[in-house]
Parts: sequence; structure tokens; C-alpha cells
Amino acid sequence: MNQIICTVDIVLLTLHEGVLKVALLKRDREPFKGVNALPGGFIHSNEDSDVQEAALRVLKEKTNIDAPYLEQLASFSGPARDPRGWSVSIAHYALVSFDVISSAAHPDVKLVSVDRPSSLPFDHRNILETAVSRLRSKSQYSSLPCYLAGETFTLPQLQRVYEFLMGEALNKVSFRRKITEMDMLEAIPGEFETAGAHRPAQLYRLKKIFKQQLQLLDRGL
Amino acid sequence: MNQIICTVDIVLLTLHEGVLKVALLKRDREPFKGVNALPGGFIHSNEDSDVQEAALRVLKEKTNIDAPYLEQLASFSGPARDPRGWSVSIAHYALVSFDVISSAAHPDVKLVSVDRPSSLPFDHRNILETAVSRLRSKSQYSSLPCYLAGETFTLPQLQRVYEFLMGEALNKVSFRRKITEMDMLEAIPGEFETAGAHRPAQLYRLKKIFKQQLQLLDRGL
DNA sequence: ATACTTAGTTTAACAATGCAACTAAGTATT
DNA sequence: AATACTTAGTTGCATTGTTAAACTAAGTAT
Repeated sequence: MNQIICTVDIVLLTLHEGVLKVALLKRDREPFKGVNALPGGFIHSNEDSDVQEAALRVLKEKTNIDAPYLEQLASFSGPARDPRGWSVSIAHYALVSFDVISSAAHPDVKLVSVDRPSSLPFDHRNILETAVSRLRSKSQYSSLPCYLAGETFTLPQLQRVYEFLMGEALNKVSFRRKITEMDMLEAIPGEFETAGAHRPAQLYRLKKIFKQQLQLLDRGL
Repeated sequence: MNQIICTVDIVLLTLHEGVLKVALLKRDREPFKGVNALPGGFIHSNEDSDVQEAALRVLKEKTNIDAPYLEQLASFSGPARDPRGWSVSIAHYALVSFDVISSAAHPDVKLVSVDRPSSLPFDHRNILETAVSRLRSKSQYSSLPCYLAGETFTLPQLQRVYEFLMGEALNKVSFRRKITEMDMLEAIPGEFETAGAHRPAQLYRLKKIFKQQLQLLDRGL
């Protein structure tokens, strides 16, 4: 059997200052030592129970972040993507609110806009684009964007998240109808967000059942 | 670095006699020698240019089939799924019409209904269920089912394929409107399917552009 | 010639969506 | 303290999309 390098990479995405950003980490070893790259690492067959656990472990070790939502993205493979040899990277993507990243406060983690294509090592540009495209596509008909909105949020806040990801303005009434239809949120009794000289907005959170399980719509937003 | 076993498995699906069937192959070596399993094999780093090519090669070698549509499904991994040790299988699924399988005429290929859960080795039951569920889910809003319908087909035939996969009767007018909207088929001039004592149906084929590229709908069927 | 069957289209009822205008509830201004 | 202003959240209606039923089309069987 031929030797194959087996790794995981994580595309950690967050919304900050109205743009979608990815967490990059300065590589601490060769190849590409010192270059900013997606957090990644080898699968450890002695401690990981599967690749998803490997991804969660790598993310925790390298960025000190426990991702509330992490999903397998795809495999990226070939003889040339890693200078060390024929490799498979099983890429994952994770969504967090900005405060999860800032409270983890890891000094080497850098947030970079996904649209400003700084040069990335390996095929990380390709992995990143696949992740962003998957996120945008799933935003059309699922509860996925909620994981970017944080623990609690108002409906107008959530609508702005959806609108950003889908790249278009959404009708307020339709949006709220669809969110109600998904039946994944619960109002936090008595909690409102006061954000200026106007009526405060009700705060919501994801129902427990939907913490790791996406809710899907039949007919999109 | 720890040694990890790196393989591909292929879920080859087809429609035959009104049921969805998966191609199984009698294993020619240990582990599970002689047992029916999904076609699979090691990635060959000296000849495969990526895992997709590995999957196409394995499928061709083991079943003599060139899959017109093959897509990555997901990775399945862990210390226990393969008795030889910690392993990753990058599973793919492929869709073919029944005549592709019968014309390949491989003696060891067995077609089995996906609903009759004959016992499968490794975690192949899980892989199979994931593939079927992905197929059913993508059938809701994409051109994927066309690959099960063969090279040429009539609209009523295609509708029956969609209905089978979606598990519900579809409205004829709506179905045809959505198919037109997808704009992925071309009528074959002058070719009709005469299937009994009634009006013949126009034959269609997938436009060349959509031979490997799915067409998606905004709002499902 | 007439009946029968399935292909494919038209019509009209019905359901989903989206806009505009409304009420609600706070802060800022006079 | 009354009024203006802003954003939250709802209501009603016009518009658009979806579907069932009925129709026409084109073949074979009787």
C-alpha cells in the first residue's frame, strides 16, 4: 500500500463588522512555516474517534475554540496539494459568532475577509471558496446562518445575517413567516434588545434540539 | 505520524423494476472475503490524481462500469470500521441507468434493493443510507434524477423517476413547468417513444453542458 | 368507425409571497 | 409633557406561483 498523508483542515467562519471572515493561523512548522493558513493538522489514530473529532481537537488545540457548529465539507486530495506528498485533507467548516473568537483570545488567530484573497498555501484558497459557497447555498433554505448570529439575537439581526449571506434584501414579513415555519427559535421571556431611540426587539435563541441539527425548509426563504 | 488506512467506496445506484438498487460485489480478499459489499479499494498514490479519480478507477476495475455521474458523498472514519485498523473511507455515489450495468455484464456484480437491508460489512450500511438519503434530498431541487433515467427518456418516464425518489405523486403541469425552467433537456427531433395503444411521447436527452453539472432550482419541485 | 389509453395543454381555483400602510414602544427634542 | 423620530412587529390586499380538473392530441385495439 502506498503512503498517503491524512489531514483535517477547518474553515472557521464568522461575521464581523458586516463582513464574512475566516480565521487564519500562522503555521508553526514546515511546509509554509510562518505563512497564514487554515487551521489544520494530522489525524491522530491513537486519540481521535473519527475525522470530525480530529477536526474539533485540532481547532481546540490551535485556536482554543470549541465550535458549536462544525460539519464535514469535502475531501481535497492529490499528489501536488502538499509538498510532502500525495495527501488527503478532509475539510470541515465551522460557524461561530465573533465573540466566541474574541473570548478565546488566541494571539495567533487572524480574521481575514473571505473576499480579499490573500495568498493561501496548499489548496486552501479552493477549500475556503468551497466552504463559503456551501454556506451561501445552505443559507437559502436552512437554519445554518443562526450559528453565525450567536447565542441570542433579535429577528432583525438574524434577518441582516441572512441578507448578507444571500446577497439580497429580504421581505420582512416573508422572512418572519419562514422563521416561524422552521419553528427553531424560542423567545427569551422578558428579554429585549434596546439599540437606540426606538422600540426594543425581542431576543430569541435556538431551541436546544437544533443546536447541532439543521432545520430545513421545503421552499427556501 | 500514525498510520491511517485510506480507501474509497462507491455506492452505485440504479433503478430497476421500479425499485432503487445498489450494486454489491463479492469481496475477493480479507477482511470479509466472499461477503457482498460496496465496491471499494485503496487509493493508489502512484496512479490516482485525486480521490475522485481513485473512485472512478476502482469502479471501472471492479465492475467494468464507466459512471456518467459520480460525486463525493462524505468521509467515514474511525478505529473500528475496518478490522485492519484506523481507517478513512471517502465514499462516493454514482448514478447509472440499468442498461449501463447490464451491458457492463460483470458476473460478480449483484443488484440489491436498498430497502432490503441485507447485512453489509464495515459501515457500508451507514454509507449506503447516507447515499440514498443524499439522493432523495437532492432530488427535491436538482436535475440529479436524470442520471438514473438513462441517455434518452420521455417526460412521463422522468416524472416517474422523480416521483419514486421523492416518494410522492407530482402534479404533471408543475413538473413540466419546473423541468422547462431548469432548461437542461433537449427534445430529440422526430423521436418518440411508442409504449402502447396511445399517443407516443417525445424523447428527450440531457443537454451536453449538464452531463456532469447539476442544474438547481430556486424553489424545489 | 368507435372505444380506449396515455401525452400534452388550457383554464380557473387556490395558496404563497411581497408591498404598503399600519400600530407599538422606546429615546430625543422642544 | 407633548411632539417628533426611529425601528419593531402586524395587518390587509395585490400579485405571483401552484395545482386540480377538464380538455385536445395521437396512437392502438376492437
